[in-house]
Amino acid sequence: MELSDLEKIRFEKIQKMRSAGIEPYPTRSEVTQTIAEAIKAFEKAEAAGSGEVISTTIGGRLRASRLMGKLAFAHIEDGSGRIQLFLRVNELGEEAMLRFKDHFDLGDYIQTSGDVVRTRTGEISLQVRDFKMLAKAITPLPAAKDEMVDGVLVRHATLADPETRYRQRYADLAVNEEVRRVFRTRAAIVKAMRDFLDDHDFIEVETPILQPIYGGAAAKPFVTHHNQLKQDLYLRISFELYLKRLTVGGFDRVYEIGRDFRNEGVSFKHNPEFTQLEFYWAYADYLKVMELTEQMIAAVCDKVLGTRKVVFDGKEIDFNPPWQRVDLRQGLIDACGIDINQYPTAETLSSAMLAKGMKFKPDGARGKLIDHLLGEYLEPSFIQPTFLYDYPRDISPLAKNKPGDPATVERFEGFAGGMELCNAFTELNDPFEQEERFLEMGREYKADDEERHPMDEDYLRAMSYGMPPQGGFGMGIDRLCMLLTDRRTIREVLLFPHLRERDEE
RNA sequence: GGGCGCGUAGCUCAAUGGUAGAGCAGCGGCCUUUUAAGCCGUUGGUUAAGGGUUCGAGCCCCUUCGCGCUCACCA
Repeated sequence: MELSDLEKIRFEKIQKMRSAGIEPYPTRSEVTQTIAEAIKAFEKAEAAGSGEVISTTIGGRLRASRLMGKLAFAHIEDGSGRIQLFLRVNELGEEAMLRFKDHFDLGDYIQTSGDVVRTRTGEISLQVRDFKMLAKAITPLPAAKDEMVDGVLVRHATLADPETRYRQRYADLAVNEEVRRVFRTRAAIVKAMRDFLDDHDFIEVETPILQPIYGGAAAKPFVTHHNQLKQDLYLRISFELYLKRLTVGGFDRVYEIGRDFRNEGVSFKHNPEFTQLEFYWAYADYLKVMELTEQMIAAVCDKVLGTRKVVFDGKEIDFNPPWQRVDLRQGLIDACGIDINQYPTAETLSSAMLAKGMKFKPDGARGKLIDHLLGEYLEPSFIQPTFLYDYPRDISPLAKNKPGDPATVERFEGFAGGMELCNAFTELNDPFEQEERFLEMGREYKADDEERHPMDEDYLRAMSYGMPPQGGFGMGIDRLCMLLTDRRTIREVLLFPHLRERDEE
């Protein structure tokens, strides 16, 4: 480990401590309470007016210190909060005061015992009787100074460079309280979603991440290899085909929350791996799924934020049901003047688009053109929660036809904040039709199009045993977290977002 | 992948082509209820890396690396 000048000074302190018989990384701590518990106990005793003395041993990271000779103030912080330490030489003795000054640096984990008191300025503090190093920090935290003033966090300079923040998330979290808050909120969102689905009699399952045939979405997969089996495997791009196999097995309501992997471009809303929720609900259809979606998001908002109105990117988004509903065909007519029903082939549609002067990549698949249109003309305008419904059949090989309309399937996507949030449909459960759809994909997509949905014989076999009619649903959890924590890039809601590898010598 | 921008001390940031600086952190000193960041002093640099132009480059040019924004891509 190469040490900087600042780190060498701290390393010398370690040697100084060891030669004084003090272990800088002791095996055990004697902490009995969190900081929040100690403060709460004190406030309770104070309110009761009993004069009860609250003695405690707490631990935490040293975040600020102001040494003033015979008197010192410091702040320590643990996962529950932060408290001021108050040290006086006539309480501790000269030797201990000197030890505190000589051994401790900002960032060190320490434990300290004493009575909780209020100082003359009214701040709840621990009057320190004893202290001990728990873990010496060698590298200084990338925050110059950080303290509580009148209950408000004052930051004089802190880690702000996004690259360092993402590459060294541990330092970012250690120093930036609001970053910790984002990830606590994220955890609460996932828990609220689980609670909602559990309460609605869904059971949570886990399906393979390593798959011999990928599917369930249109995306390029990552490929890996099993050495002993001499078999190439794909990292899943969705859970769909496995979850629907489970409905064949009789699990009428299943869901999975987990990681998907897509070998595509990264952007403010795309990471190579991302967290997805999918559920499948037998005897339901896409209309019922829309309603459940509205209820679920509202329930998550209630539980996590206490409000259904959130501010994202300066705009208020209201998640109160019902969401706005827009028919895809009509939406496109209104937004760009193209009626997709008048252009049944990729050729006719693309010439209509060219006639409008639109710029796009020509493609053999009509569905991809429509997808381009909705991404360009509809998605950015859906700030308020919106269901866009009734999609073209050829980009939805797993969705069931709309009765009486062979070119359209019962599918919707949910949008909010100008982003796609979820995707759902009435699931196709006719094995012959499903086989035909797979074959269609093979014909209409170019052979080298990696997003072409591959044929999955085992999935067809499962379906041939009888698959209940059902509604299915998938949602990007990361994007929901962006919306509910007002973060404009997915990297801010991923603990360790993917960054390009860097030579660090 | 294309375009634009950025990269200076541990952190946050300055510096017309002309001596690389400030605040905080660090180090030293003063100080028994501080909190305006207590007061005073002081150390610290391969200016992302490499090359070029120039008497002289943090600054201009080229290459590379990384990050950001944006376009393309993206169910």
